[in-house]
Amino acid sequence: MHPGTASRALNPALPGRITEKTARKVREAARALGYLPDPAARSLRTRRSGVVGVVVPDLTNPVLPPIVRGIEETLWGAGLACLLADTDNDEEREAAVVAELQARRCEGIILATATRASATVKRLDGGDLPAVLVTRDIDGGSLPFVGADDASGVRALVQHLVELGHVRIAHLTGPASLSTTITREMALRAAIADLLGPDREPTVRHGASFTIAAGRQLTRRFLGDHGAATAIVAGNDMVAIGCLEALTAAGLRCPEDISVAGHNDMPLVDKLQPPLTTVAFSQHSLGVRAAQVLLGRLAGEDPAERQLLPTELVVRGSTATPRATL
Amino acid sequence: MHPGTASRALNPALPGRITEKTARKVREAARALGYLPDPAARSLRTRRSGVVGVVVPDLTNPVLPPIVRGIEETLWGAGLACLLADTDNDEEREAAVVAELQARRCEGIILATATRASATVKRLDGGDLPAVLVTRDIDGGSLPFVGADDASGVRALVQHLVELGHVRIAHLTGPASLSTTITREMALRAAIADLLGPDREPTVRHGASFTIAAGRQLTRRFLGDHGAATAIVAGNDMVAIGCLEALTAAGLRCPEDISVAGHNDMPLVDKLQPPLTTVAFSQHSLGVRAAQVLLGRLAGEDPAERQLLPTELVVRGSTATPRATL
DNA sequence: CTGAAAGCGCTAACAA
DNA sequence: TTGTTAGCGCTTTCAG
Repeated sequence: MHPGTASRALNPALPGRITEKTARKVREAARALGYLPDPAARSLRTRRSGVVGVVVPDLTNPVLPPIVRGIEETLWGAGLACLLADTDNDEEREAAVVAELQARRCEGIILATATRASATVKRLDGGDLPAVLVTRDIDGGSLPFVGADDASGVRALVQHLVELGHVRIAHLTGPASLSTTITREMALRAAIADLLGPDREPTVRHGASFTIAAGRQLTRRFLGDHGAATAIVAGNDMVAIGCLEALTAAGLRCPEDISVAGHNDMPLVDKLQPPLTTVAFSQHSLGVRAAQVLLGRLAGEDPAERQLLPTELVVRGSTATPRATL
Repeated sequence: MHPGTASRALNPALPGRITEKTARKVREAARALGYLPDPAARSLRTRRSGVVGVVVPDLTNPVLPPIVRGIEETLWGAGLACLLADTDNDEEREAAVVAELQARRCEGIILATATRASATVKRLDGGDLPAVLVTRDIDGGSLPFVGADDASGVRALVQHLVELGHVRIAHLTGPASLSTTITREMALRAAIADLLGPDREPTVRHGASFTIAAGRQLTRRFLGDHGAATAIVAGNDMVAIGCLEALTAAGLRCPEDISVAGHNDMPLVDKLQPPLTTVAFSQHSLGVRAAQVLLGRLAGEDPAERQLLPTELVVRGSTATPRATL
C-alpha cells in the first residue's frame, strides 16, 4: 500500500491530504525503522537540491567568518545547506568552483569573491542560477549586492580627522580591482573635497593586497617619497596594522606624530597599541541579509539591487590632533 | 544508441573501456549542449553523495577558519564538497546538525565540536558514518582524532617559565568539558611536578568558556582571592588577553609584575602590548590532516586513532624573569 | 482518502 | 567496444 501514502504522511506539504491517524502510524513506523528519506531520490524527482553554494576568497580573512556564519544560520534555518568553497583569491579557482557548484545543481549561490571585472561573476549575471554578491561588487552588473555603507563610514572618518585639525590626509589601500577599494577611495576623495576644498586632494596609493605586509610596504614607500601627511586612512585594518608597524620602524609615533585609521573593526584591533580607530559594521548582519536576499530570489521575489547596511565610526587611540599643521 | 556509452565517455573511471574517438565525440557534444550530468540521478544510482559534513562550534573562533580551509582544500581536491554547519557551541544544535547531515547522506563527517561527553559524537562512534574529530576529542571513544600536541607545547612553556625563575604558576583556563582544557591542564601539572617538584602544585581555575571575558573574570577573582603567582598560563590566547586586561585594570604590569602566556598563536597576538608568548601550531595542517584521515577512512583504510601535530613555543614579550620569587 | 504506476537521469550488468 | 535493460527511492499523477 505504502510508497505514495508514506511519502504524503512524512511530508505534510505534499498535495493530497491524509488522515491524521494514518499519518501518525506512518511516522511512528518511520521512526521505529530509523527511516530517512533519500535526498538523492527526492532531488531527482523534485529538481531541488536543497543546497546553496557559498564562495569566499579566503576564509582566513577575519571579515569573512562572521559573514559566513550569518549566511549559514539563515540558510540552514530555511532548510538549505551550505556548500562552502574557498577560492584563495584566485580567479581561475573562482571559475572552477562556480562551475562545480552549478554542476552540483545548487539552487543558488552567494559570492564574496567578486573582483570588479570578474568574468565568472559577469557570466552569472543574467544566467539562471540565482546569485547574490556580498561585500565585493562587480562593475555595472545587475546582480543583487549586499554590503556595508562604506561611503558613509569613510565620510564620518574624514570628518572626524578634519575636526581634529588634519588637512593633509593620505590613503593607503588595496588593489583597485576590488569594489571596496574604489568605494572607499571615492568616498574619501569626495569627503575631502567637500570638507577641505578641492585643492586638498589626498595622496592615494594602492597595494597589491589588503594585508599587513602591503600596508607596511606602502607606508615605507610613502615615507621614503617624502610623502607628507598628518593622517593616514588605511584601506582596511590589516593595511592599518602594517602602517603602524612601518611608522614605528621609521621612528614615528602614532598618534602623536601621525594618525592612522582602518576599516572593518576586526577582532583585537581594539587591543593594539594604540587601539585602532576604524569604521565598523556588523559582518554577521551582512551575511544574514545576503542569505535573506537569496531566499527572496528563490521565492521568486525581485530583490532590491543594492542593499547597504549601516557603518559606524569607532574612534580609538590611533587618531588625535596633529602636532602641527604642515 | 547513447545513454550508457555517453556515461562511459564522460566518466573514464567507469567499467567498460571505450574508443578515444567516440569518447571525444561525446565530450564535444556534451560541451556543445552544455550538458552536465545530474548529480542527484548519479547519486541515486551510485549511493554516493559526493559530500561531507564539516561541523564547527563557532566559525568566529579564530582557530577554526584555517582548519576549515585546510579541510575544504583537501576534500575539494578529492572531488568532495563540504557542507558547513555551525553549532554555536550548543549540544542540541550539534545533535540536530549531525542528524540533518546524516539525512543528507554525507559520505563522512568532520567534527570540531566534540565535548568530552557529547552523546551525539558517542553515537557516531561505532556507527557507520565515517567520522573524524579535529581539535576536540571525546573521552574514551575510538573515533580517529587529529589535534595538536598540546602537551608538548605546554611542557615547553612550563620549562621556559621555570628557566626564567618562575615557581608559582597559575592556570586560568576553559571549561573542563573540553578535551583541550584537560590535555593542557594535565600536561601543565605533570610538567610542574616534574620540573619543580610535587609540592609546587599550580592553582587551576576553570572558566565557563575560552573567551576574553572569561579570562578577565577568572583573573579578577584570582587576584581577589589573594592568589599569588608570578606567572599565569592561560588556557588559550583569548583567556590570556582577558588576563592581560584584568591585570592592567588591577594596576599590575606584564611582564614586569607577572608573566602571562597563551595557547594557539591567534592572529594579531604578536601585535599586542606586550606581544603574547604562546604555544603555536599550524591550524591549516590540522585541517588538511583531518581531511586526509577522513579520505583514508572512505578508502577503507583503518586510520591511526590519534594523530598529534607538532606545536612550537613562541616566546614573546609577555613572559620574563619574575621580579622576586614569592 | 489511499492504492497503483510511471518516471525523474543516471550507471551497472549483461547481451550483442 | 557499444547497445540494451533494469532499477536506485522518491513524488506525483490518476484510479479506485
